Amino acid sequence: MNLDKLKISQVAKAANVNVETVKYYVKRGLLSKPERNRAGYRLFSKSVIDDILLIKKAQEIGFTLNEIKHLLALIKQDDYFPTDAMYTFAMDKIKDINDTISRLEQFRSLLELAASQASQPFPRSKRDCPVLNKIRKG
Amino acid sequence: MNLDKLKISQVAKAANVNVETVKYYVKRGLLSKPERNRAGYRLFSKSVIDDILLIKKAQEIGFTLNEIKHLLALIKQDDYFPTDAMYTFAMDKIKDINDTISRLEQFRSLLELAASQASQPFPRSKRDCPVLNKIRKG
DNA sequence: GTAAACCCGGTACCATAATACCGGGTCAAG
DNA sequence: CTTGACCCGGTATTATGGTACCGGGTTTAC
Repeated sequence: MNLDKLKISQVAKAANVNVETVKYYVKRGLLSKPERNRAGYRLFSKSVIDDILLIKKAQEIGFTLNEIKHLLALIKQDDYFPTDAMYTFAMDKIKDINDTISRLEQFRSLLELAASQASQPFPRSKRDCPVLNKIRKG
Repeated sequence: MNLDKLKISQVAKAANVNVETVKYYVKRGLLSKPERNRAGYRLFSKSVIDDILLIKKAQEIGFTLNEIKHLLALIKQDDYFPTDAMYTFAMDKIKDINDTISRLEQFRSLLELAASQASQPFPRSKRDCPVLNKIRKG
């Protein structure tokens, strides 16, 4: 009886999330409402698996579910008509990503300093700790 | 009556956070418990301002309050004795940061592609959208 | 034909990171 | 000596992103 459609647990398993999470994404509007069979069971098309994987990927890099909803909405227009909205959205997000990368690189260099200090034999006063001083000044 | 000590609202204002947030950070153990005057008012030393700014900075780049608590605890030992714990912590965090940067760069290139597509005059089918295909494959 | 495994919608709960609100105490200015 | 700005601790509420549990219906396998 599988006309190329998946029940919720099959989707969940394939995308490595909980059944509840799939329900939740539908409720939040990230995934569109699935068909139902006679018994009321949700029947998803296979593509939702990729959608969920995309959600997870985007989440990892700091997008909120609302942003991802926006992203998916743009992506899933029936035809791919690149719009100003798409361009603006992409540009905004690129800027955000660049800012985040800068902050991460900055912090990483502080941690690298900390790590290199950690291999020095002589303890020193906090006041002389270059890591601390740099962190404090940003 | 200001013996170099700040009341909570002065701290909050200087660090650009709410009074409640300062209380909250103390409760969470990120900031140490301040002295009290006769009336029970909290009296903070000026250095908490920098501590709060550090918290905010670390938060921006994705550290949780618990991680920041850990970080601050290491930083604020009475003397700066770099320990294995410090080294391990720093190394772990550097690895996390590198992973995050990679993911961000990956996603950024997808967005760049999206943006460049958005400047093309001819609409095309979703199936031909390189952005979509790349996002989907990760 | 019945038991296990699945599905339903709904509600409740969890952690994180705050923010809001409360009645009541304190303090400094006029 | 009162008014307003501040402070106290405590509780409640918010938003986000889920997870857990519920009674009851369905489907599958033996």
